[in-house]
Amino acid sequence: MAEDSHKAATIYAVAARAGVSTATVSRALAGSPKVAARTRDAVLEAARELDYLPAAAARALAGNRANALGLVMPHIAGAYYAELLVGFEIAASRLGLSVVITLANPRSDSRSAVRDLAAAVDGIAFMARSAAKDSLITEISGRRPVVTGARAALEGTDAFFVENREPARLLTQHLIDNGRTRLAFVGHPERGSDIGSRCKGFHDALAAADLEPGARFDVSPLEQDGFDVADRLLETGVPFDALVCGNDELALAVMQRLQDNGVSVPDDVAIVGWDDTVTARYVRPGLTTVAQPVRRLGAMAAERLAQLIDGGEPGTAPITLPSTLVHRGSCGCSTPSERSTPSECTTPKEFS
Amino acid sequence: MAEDSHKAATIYAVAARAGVSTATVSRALAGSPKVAARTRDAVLEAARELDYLPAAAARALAGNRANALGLVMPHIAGAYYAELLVGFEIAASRLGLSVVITLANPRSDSRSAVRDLAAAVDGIAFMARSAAKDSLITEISGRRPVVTGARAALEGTDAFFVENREPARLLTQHLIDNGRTRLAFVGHPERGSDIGSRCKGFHDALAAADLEPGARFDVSPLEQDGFDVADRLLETGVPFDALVCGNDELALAVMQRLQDNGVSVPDDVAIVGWDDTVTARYVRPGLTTVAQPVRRLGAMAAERLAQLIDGGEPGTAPITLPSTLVHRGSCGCSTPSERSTPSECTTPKEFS
DNA sequence: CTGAAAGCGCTTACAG
DNA sequence: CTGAAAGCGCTTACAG
Repeated sequence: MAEDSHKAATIYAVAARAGVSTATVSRALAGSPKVAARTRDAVLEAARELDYLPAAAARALAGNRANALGLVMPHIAGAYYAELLVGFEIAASRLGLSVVITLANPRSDSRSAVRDLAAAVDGIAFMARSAAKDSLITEISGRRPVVTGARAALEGTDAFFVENREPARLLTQHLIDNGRTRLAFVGHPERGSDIGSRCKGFHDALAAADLEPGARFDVSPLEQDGFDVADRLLETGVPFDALVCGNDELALAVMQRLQDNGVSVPDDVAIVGWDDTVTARYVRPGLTTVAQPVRRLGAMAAERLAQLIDGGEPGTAPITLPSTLVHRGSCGCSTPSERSTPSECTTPKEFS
Repeated sequence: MAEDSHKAATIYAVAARAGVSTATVSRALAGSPKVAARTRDAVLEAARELDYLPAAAARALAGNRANALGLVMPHIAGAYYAELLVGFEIAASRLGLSVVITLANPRSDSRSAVRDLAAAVDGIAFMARSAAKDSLITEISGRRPVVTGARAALEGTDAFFVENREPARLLTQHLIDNGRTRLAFVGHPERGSDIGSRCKGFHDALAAADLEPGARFDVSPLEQDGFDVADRLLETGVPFDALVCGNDELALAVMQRLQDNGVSVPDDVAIVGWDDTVTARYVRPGLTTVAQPVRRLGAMAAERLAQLIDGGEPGTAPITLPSTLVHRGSCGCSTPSERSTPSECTTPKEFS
């Protein structure tokens, strides 16, 4: 109820009211154990009465740390990024850190935006296929602690991944076990990207089964590209009996367009995706896909970043979080069972 | 390539190298027109050579503004909030402002988190059913400019809405026109909330058609609640022929559960939702729903906030953005046409 | 346990 | 057009 003063109270006002120095106020508010209990109470009381709120900028300048984490994500709306953000924010907030977010547009040059971010936070997480190029991340890492998540790792930079290659291999293997022999991968396997790793797993399984390399539709992981792929498929009489898609968005689009044109899923062609989106469990047949611990990925990135800021040594081995196969009808699975864990893999192991 | 110095260059270093005062560096970098072209070039050159990046904290402290916008959203992952964030961030970034986000958990007390946010930014947007109570928003508004979006308006605080009542009335009217007479609303109509307004529109239509008040399932807008409603419905033989749901999440869950139990949509019961989620266009029948300009809502909130920070007068009349009916199969519509604009409404008009 | 004082790195009247 | 200097509101050695 500080209705008497229009200007926000400063530490000086609190000090004056409590009858101590600003140094003592600062210490008391920081919970320093070197402050006498009585003094602390007096300070807290004064602060409360004045509705005191320490200016973040002054605190950051004097303390040489912003108590803020930067998060760089692509310019894309969607549940995946929302999950990532939620995980990141909750973890940061638990650590008493605020999060400053900057969205990087794959097209536009994000350099100045990311540099500005670096000037305002203590460390930055570059998550998913964000627009930031390797060179930019490297540049920034010379200035602030940096971590990356779900994108190609960088030398000397802590990296987090979600398991891709092995689940993709298992998923593909599963299709083969179900009798599929003409498989294709749908998606652009960018080097080091999640989809790139999934494509590798796809090929691993084909190789192990002595099947031909398998076709590939080199498209962006977007709905429209999925429709396009389906159209191309329809023109050629759908020469495949299984489609491993880079993500659910593609898989869903392909599947719908195919079904709308009389192709039966999974009888004529099995289709699997990746991400376990909401839609995957509402379509018919349900889309077999892979669930990723995206929220946890965000949380771990934030936590690691905080450690680095506190002086932790960078360059830890990359950490890979386990993904989970979710069997539903679209793979032609004889025994559709929800959520079977494909592997126990948790750390280093594999991630390229 | 400032490999010579490990510490980041300060404005003093730039001033020294350019042979000018720090005042001139500051002005030159700010693009002040009062700096001679030659001087400016020299400063820019020096800054570039030293890879100078102004410390945000110092700038904020000296300039008395953080150049940052705060965004408070619920603790919920999902496309809706991702869209909101994207709109907000893009607008802020265009204005040269960074965005600090804090997620408020409906349960936990968000007061201290929001206060901390207020200490770090120039203004705050409280969006959607965020955990922040009216009292907290009011408290903060005494300290910083504040706007709200998609939540109950507050006296004296600029508010933004997405059109709810009128589209809900039209949607309900549409069901009635198609011969439905036993309608129910699914969702908890919290006062001032979006769903609350939708419920009003629902009743408007019933009243206009001289139909009975209509039943209501007072549940949270979550998938599980949708399943529960469906189960209750099934127990009583589904005594309705049309269900107007508070959002797609509910509508989708209800519809799926009903279909899984042999109820035909829309023959036995028509179902409509709200949000135009991805899933709505992938299920069969397609879910008739309402598309909201969520991204634009976020952008407008950011822009208005920036105006207020620059001294704009608060208390403008609430602004309501138009929503769009998206007719698909679930409403039993005889002529399923995508995206017909229900009304031209753009401003004040109606929003409670 | 506490205070005086320096300093964090900028911006901005105020003079010139 | 430019500079000297004060000041933004904190924190933190350094003394005591």
